[in-house]
Amino acid sequence: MALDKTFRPSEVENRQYARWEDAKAFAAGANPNAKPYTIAIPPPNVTGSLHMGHALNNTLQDILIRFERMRGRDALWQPGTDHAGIATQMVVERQLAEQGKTRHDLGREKFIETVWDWKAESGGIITDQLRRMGASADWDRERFTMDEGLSKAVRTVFVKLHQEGLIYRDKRLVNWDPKLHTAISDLEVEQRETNGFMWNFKYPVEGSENTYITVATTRPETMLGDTAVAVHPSDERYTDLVGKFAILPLVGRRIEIITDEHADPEAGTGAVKITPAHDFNDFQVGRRHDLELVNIFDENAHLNDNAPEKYRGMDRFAARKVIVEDMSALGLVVSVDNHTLSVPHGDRSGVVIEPWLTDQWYVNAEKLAGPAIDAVESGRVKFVPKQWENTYFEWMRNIQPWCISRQIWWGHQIPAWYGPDNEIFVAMTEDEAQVAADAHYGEATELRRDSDVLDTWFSSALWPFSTLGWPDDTPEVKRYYPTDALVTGFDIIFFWVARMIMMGLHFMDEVPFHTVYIHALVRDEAGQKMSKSKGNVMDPLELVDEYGADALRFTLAAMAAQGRDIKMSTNRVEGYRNFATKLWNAARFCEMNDCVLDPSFDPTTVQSTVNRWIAGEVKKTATAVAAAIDAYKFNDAASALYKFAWGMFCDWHLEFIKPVLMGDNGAEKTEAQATAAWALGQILHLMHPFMPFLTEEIWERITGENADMLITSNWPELDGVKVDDQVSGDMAWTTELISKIRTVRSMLNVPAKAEIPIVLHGPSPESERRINAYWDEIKRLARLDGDEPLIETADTAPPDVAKASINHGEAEIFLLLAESIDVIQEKNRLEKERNKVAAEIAGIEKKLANKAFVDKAPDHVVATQHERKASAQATLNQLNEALARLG
RNA sequence: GGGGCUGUAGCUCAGUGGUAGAGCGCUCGUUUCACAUGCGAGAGGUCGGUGGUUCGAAACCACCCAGCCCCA
Repeated sequence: MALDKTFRPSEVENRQYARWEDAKAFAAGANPNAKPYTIAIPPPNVTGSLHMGHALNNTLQDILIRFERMRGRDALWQPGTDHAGIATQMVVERQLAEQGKTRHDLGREKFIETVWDWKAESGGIITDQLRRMGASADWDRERFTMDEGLSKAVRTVFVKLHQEGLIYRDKRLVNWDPKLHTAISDLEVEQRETNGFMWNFKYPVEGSENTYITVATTRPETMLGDTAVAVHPSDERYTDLVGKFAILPLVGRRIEIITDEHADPEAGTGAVKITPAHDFNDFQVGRRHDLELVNIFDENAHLNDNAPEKYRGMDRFAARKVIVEDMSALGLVVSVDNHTLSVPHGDRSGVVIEPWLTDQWYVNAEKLAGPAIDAVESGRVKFVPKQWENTYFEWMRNIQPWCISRQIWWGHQIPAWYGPDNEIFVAMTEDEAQVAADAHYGEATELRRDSDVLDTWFSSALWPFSTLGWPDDTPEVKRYYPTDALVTGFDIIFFWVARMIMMGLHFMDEVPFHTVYIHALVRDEAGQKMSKSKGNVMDPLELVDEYGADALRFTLAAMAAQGRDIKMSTNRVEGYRNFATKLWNAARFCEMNDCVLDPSFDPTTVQSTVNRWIAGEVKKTATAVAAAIDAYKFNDAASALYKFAWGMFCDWHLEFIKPVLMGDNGAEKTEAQATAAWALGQILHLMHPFMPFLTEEIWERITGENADMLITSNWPELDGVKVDDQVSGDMAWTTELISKIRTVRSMLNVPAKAEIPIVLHGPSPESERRINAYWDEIKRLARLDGDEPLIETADTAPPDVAKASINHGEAEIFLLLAESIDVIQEKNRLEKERNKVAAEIAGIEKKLANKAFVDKAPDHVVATQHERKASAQATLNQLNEALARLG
């Protein structure tokens, strides 16, 4: 079956993926004696669709998994999705809204059914998209955070942490989303820089005519909830007012003027209004001074009955306008200044978040953080690159209580029940709670279940063990926990990585993974974060359609240098698509020349230098690629592969063996064919984690449909292959000579097809051996003339005007041109060369003249400089002679 | 305000103390029997600036300039 001229990914990808799946090639556990290698996928949202970040994240995981699978590990890539509580609920509510309905029209039970229906129909699109990227995850083990098993894990963890006092209920200010009507965690709040105003209001002081205290605020509407004015204890301007009361305008409430460190004497007037029920800082002040908490908002952030009648029912922003007008009418507005401030927004809803006083469930994160900090400090969990450990420590050492309850319906409903007196019963099941309650009250008592659900990240935190079947005592938990690597972006170190480490340590007594590889963020060509609103998103699947999944994967790997963001550009993808084509054509060339893979081929027994050379280079590349992947340096691995496959195998090895393949020396030809086939096979192995589709396709074509697939074959073991110095030296000498001749031809405008004779002047015996040994190859690739190389003698000395001079080591090589060379061009070329070499010599001489260098630098460094100088000097002499000949 | 990252060829980026690199783009040549998604060649860099450490700095340290990110 002859190969087409170009590789067509679209015709290959689906077919090869189906072969892998049919063969259960992704399934873990095939070899019970193999050491496991496990990666738990960062579960994408069930509502999600593949973006560049996913493409990068999963490409890197797949490279690791395919590599370790080939190295003989029992590879488990545990896939799945999370239920994305708020996001998913919003999607389904939007669909209901199109029919003019709300979730309340359906009721909780029916709504949740609708969500499941939605999931069955549209959820998990992303897992199909991951398949298109070539992801070799063990799909038969796919999990969803709302699965029965994972839900059981969630309940178990909740109940246990509650028993241990690490989950508790508290009334605190939370980040309230007035649109979604739920609390959200600190991490789900985005601070957005906003242009606003700073209003200065004056509050009259009780009992003294015409005495006011001026406070500044960016949120005038909250004044209705003020219960104090604070000044700094050391602020002498206010000493006489401290302890007195201000009369809150518009409301009439007496509020005390107190001292508190929170008031900043440098800011504004130094006096600050205190609204303990609507500001996180003020809440703390309120606690210190036992201030009244006046909640003025309802769940929509509309003013409630605690506000004066006039303002009740108003939206917070409408109220702001009216209050400023009213204060102004009273003559109490001192000034209004432009002011930029950070305003908290909900990351899902986009509306301004309101600090609001509610009862919520909290995790004592500080307690869990201790061992998790220790795990990273002690190196049991390593971040790559290491600098991210600082980010982790920074957050973990300042960790706040984690608000885990959400006032939505889609998610794990909190396993807590309330008695008539609000006594709390936390249990795995309603029955257990009932038993506990009945015992508590001494009689059958009706309970009501907490209607809240848990933060999605609460279930994601259990992912590395809940997906393996915990809390049941499954063989998978024993075998695959702890997992090996976690691959993710820095943006969820707090959300997810830290919480997995905390939960893993607490419930499994072991870290969930030994390495956290933090990869780059993918940006657009201009370095901007991709976002729908900017319209600069690149759809990875469009790139797959256009260039193939392999090209996209290779691009992402090649650009995944540690510690740097990826600026994605289609140029690069196109370049690596060309690389895929190049490999394809190399395979095509091998096929056309009957280079048939021989399973018994032994690379250590090949005779010819060219073949010994390529075997050694294969070994070097295999070692370099494995070392790079082991160090998570995907770009180094990609670049080693690229350079070897294109720059050595295609550019030189295949070119060198062409005369042999086309000749009729049976033994030489057979060896060349077998070596080329073997080297190609090795390249396919080394390349497979990066370009799985292309390599598997070629492999199938050269080994036959029934042979073992590449995906499950072994990573090259090349211990016996030696890298021979003489072989390397010969090849370097030869390839450099060819390049030099090509350069001179090009610069002197020698027609590409013209075959030119050369003469060697003054070669050493070594150079003479080399030119003879590789004459056929050199002649072909440099387009030279003559059955054998000529060594200059008195008879063969060419006239000066007809030869271009090439320095190659100790030898000078003359390129003989038909009549006369372009003397001007040749002089220019030689002079340029001479200047370069002269500058190099000057630099080296300066170094060697420096006594400190000669005394203190290591001997081998000094010796190298002497060698460099000698060789450069010889070249310079040759150049000078050549120039002198030209007059 | 605290912390972090980045600055190397026109562009995108490698490069952890000893001869500045790649891909793309550009220029020139080239449709020869694997590949024009190719082949060959070339031009292009005072490695952001200043100072320091060192025999030696693109690399290490300090400060400055410019850009980006996270946290408060």
